[in-house]
Parts: sequence; C-alpha cells; structure tokens
Amino acid sequence: MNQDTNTAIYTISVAADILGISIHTLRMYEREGLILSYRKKSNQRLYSQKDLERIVCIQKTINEDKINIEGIRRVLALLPCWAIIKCSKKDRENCEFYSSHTKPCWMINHTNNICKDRNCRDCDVYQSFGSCDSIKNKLKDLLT
Amino acid sequence: MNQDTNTAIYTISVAADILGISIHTLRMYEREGLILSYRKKSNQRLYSQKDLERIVCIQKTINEDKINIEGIRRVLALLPCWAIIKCSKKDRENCEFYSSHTKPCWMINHTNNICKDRNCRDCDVYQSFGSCDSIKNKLKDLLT
DNA sequence: GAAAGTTGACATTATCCAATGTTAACTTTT
DNA sequence: AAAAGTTAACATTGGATAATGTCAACTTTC
Repeated sequence: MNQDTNTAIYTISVAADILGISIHTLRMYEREGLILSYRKKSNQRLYSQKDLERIVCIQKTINEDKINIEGIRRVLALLPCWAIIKCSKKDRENCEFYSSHTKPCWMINHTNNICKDRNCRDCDVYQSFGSCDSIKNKLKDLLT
Repeated sequence: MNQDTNTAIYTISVAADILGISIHTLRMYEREGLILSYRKKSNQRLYSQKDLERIVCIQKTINEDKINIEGIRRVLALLPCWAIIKCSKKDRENCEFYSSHTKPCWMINHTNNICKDRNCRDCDVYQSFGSCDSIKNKLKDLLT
C-alpha cells in the first residue's frame, strides 16, 4: 500500500532539502500566492508529494520558461473558478475575486459564499496547475 | 468628422516620438508578439491611435504591474480564440495554436483553417487586450 | 538624392528580481 | 533543553532583461 501522494508529511526543511532550494524560497512562493502549504494546528508547514511536484513545476516555469512570479500569479488569476466549481450568481456577487484579476482566488478571503467552507488546497481550481500542463487545457475543457 | 482611431497613420518614428520610447522598443514588442503593426505594401510599419493605446497598455503592464514580456505573452496565449471566433472542430484540428500554449494565436501562421484569410490585426482575439482591461472579462463573457 | 524606412546582428546599460543569508523574538517538537 | 519550526525585517548577490545604441546593407518616401 503506497503512501498517498496527497498526504502532507514533509516539514519545510525536509522539503527544501529534497527540492534543493532554501526554505526561504518555499516561504516566498507561498507569500507570493503560488502555493498553499498544509498547516498543522501549530501552524507548522507540511508538504505532500503532490506539493513538491507543483513546486517543481513552478521552478520550471520561472527558470526555463522565464515567466516571472508576477506573470505566473496573473496566469493563475485567470483560472475561471466560478465555472470550475460552478458557483451561483449570488456566490459570484459575493465574491471579491470575480471582479479582480491580479490574484488567484485562493489568495482572497472568502467569507460570504460557496468557498467559505472549502479548503482551497483541495480545490480543483488550485490544483489545475499541479501537473505542470497549461491551464489552457482547463479552458479547453470548459469552452466546448 | 473625426479621424478613425483605427486608421494607421503614424510611422514608426512618429509613434515612438508620441510614446516617448525608441523605435527599437516598438520593433521589439512586435518581435515578441505583443503587437501587430499595419504594413504598407512596401513593408513600412504604420500605427493607429488604437495601436498607441495598446502599446501604452503594454508599457503599464511591464513597468507598473511588473509582468515580464514572457509573462504577458503567456497571458495573451490563453485567449480562447476558438471560442471567440467560433471556429469549427475541423478548424481546431487544423490549428497549430489549439494545442500550443506559449504563443498568442496571431504569432502562428494559419494556412489551413478559418484564420487563413483573416487579418489578425482586425480580429476580436487580438483586440481583446486593446483597452487595458483584463482578458478575464473576455473569459467572463464566454463562461456564462 | 537625401531622409526615413526596413531587417539583422551585436553591444551596452541600468534596473530589476529571484534566491539566499542574517538577525531577532518567539513557539513547537522531540 | 536543544532542535526545528514560526513571522518579520533588512541586506546581499548574481543573473536576467527591458530598453537603447550602433553598424551594415538595403528599400522606400519625399
């Protein structure tokens, strides 16, 4: 029985070691809205295998594709979450993200709509970027 | 009777003067796929008022929003042209862009589909970025 | 025919920024 | 109690890159 790739097991220093980067970088990516880490009750970060893959993907985008962090954030901000999780007209009206375009939805505090009780880390929207293929594929799915 | 803002009247040096940038920059933006200039039969570039607005928009995105050129190109590459101009299944199959995600559609040579005879400069897809508001609005229109 | 346009290549410059280091004050884990 | 985690602020560094400049060979406009 394999360990679930979704289970957060690595502490920040272990994750940094595996990835060959510094813990600063991991915290920066999170501060910049590119990743969300799992937090224990004590607020300690933990990373899953899937998290690591996402981070590798981000590194590739920065170092090989040469898109800067602000650019990546804007691309992520284009994910049409409302269509992905199928939120209602009312939900959209109560969503700060729906009329914004500089930050991904998971960087916004949702207090008054369908996302209130959802965990962004587990959400399809956040995970659209996880496998390193373009979010364009997501758009293709959604647009006939 | 006002001059049509779509009419290309400024040569590159005049446009550069008006914008306060060098002609090199204008050519670079074009080489990078951010803009398309009108060309006379002799291949000389001409710019319209609308072109200038688009360029101001690009400058803002680079200098104020701090997205680098590769980032802008990727954002533009996310425009779902197939949904905007409503091309057929066959058109999509014959479209190099549909399965690419690094370049805007207008950077790709269309030889075998609906875009073959279209002028990208006049196309809704290219002009989605013209007014400096996000292409997210375009996605909102398209995704209910 | 002079001025301004074209492409392409190569160089430079000034700025920016991703990544890391360091320190401080504190909390949690082991 | 030591090791490792947390946030926050500030500094540094190395490399990238947006923007210009220049030169060459040529064409078009005026």
